[in-house]
Amino acid sequence: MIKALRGMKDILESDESAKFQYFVKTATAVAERYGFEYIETPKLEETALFKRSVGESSDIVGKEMYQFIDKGENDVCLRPEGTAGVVRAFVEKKLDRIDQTRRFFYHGSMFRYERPQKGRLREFHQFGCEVFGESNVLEDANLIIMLSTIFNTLGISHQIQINSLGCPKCIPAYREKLVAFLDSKKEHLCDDCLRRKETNPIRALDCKTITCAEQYVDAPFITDNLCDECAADFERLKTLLDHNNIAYTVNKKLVRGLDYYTKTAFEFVSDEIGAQSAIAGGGRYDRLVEFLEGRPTPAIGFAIGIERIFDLIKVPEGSRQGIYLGAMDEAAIDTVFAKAQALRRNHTVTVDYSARGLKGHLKQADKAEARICAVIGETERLAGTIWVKDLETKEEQTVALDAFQGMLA
RNA sequence: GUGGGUAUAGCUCAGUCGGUUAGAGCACCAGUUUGUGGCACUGGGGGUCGUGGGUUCGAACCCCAUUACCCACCCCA
Repeated sequence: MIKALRGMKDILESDESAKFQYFVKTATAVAERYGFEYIETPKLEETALFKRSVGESSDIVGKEMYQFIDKGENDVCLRPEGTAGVVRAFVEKKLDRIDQTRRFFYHGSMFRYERPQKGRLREFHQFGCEVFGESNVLEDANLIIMLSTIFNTLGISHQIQINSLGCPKCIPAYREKLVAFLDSKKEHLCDDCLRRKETNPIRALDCKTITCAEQYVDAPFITDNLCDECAADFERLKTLLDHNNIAYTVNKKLVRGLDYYTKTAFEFVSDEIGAQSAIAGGGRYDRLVEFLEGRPTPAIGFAIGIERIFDLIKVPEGSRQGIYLGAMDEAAIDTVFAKAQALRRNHTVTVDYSARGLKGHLKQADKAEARICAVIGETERLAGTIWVKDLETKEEQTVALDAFQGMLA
């Protein structure tokens, strides 16, 4: 038997596909109310796009990409995240030359070649939003509030963590300061932290090794080393969230995994879903558009990991709906089939193609969760009528076939 | 890439000390009711015990290998 590849999942049955659609529908509705427009970008992109945006130093680019040479000898890979492609599209369409704020949302597959575990797959799905051309920190607050609204609408409890990662004016100096600090402690640090010192030093501060954590109590934090503008924006963001009743905590150790983030960084976490607790993450990336050869354009975005919240989604109970049509003898099947096509102009209709007893049809209709079970037996066929039963109210009646559609309205 | 766990019916799982025909619940099908669903009762179908080798008179059970899945680390949504 051929099975799905490791880390790839089918979404069907057990309400899984219903959950997926319910989530996308809900998130889309909220995003549209905030003025976001749908964007669809390719799942396959030139490898260079991700090397330049996500960053060579990240694990994602370093070892998790589905990368290959295609038949035209292009170096390509399946997208490991969504932002890079949207930015590429934004620049390619030359939207960076128009002085206008643009807001996009998307959802779709992302691919990372990782060892699967709870909440982590090789093909997973994200719902993401990206805003271009707005540097005002009000937009940072706006996005966090919108994201919170999406989760609240879905009834998903969450905690919000925020941090500021600084900008090109303050990050280099802070980074030097931190590396110097780590160097001074290097005899006491674990191998992972020594590696992080080189690749992404801020991440070391979040090390779970007790001996490392002890070393970091008096470590310099980015939040205390921001330039005036970044510090002011961060203060304003906190005030805005307070004024809009958004509960959050400042996590000075919060780093985003991708190199392109600047200033505001945030993460939504859940304590109900296992070790991979981040259900959404995002932040500002004011430099990325110019990294990808666009005109300098401030930008901010986030992505929700759909599989991460799958267990938390509760689809509202649906009631019986739709019509089930069946025939009790072969002679009536064609009539039923044709009737179904007509009814489908404004009804959901399923047709059973085999002749069976009334009981059989009722059972089928019940399993299909149809509201109406309508059957043509010999009596009805000869009389030009159809027997109709409402499976919820249990009312039944026999009507002229021609009058059937009218009585449904 | 590293570590741990698991693998028996469509699903969730029992299976004793290695011993005869491998079980249960749910699901499915049929009957109780020859034109009335859900509920109930009765009956039924369904298994390469992940795969390959080994030990043994005898293996679902013990040993080795292998694959897959799960969980965790790393990292990330």
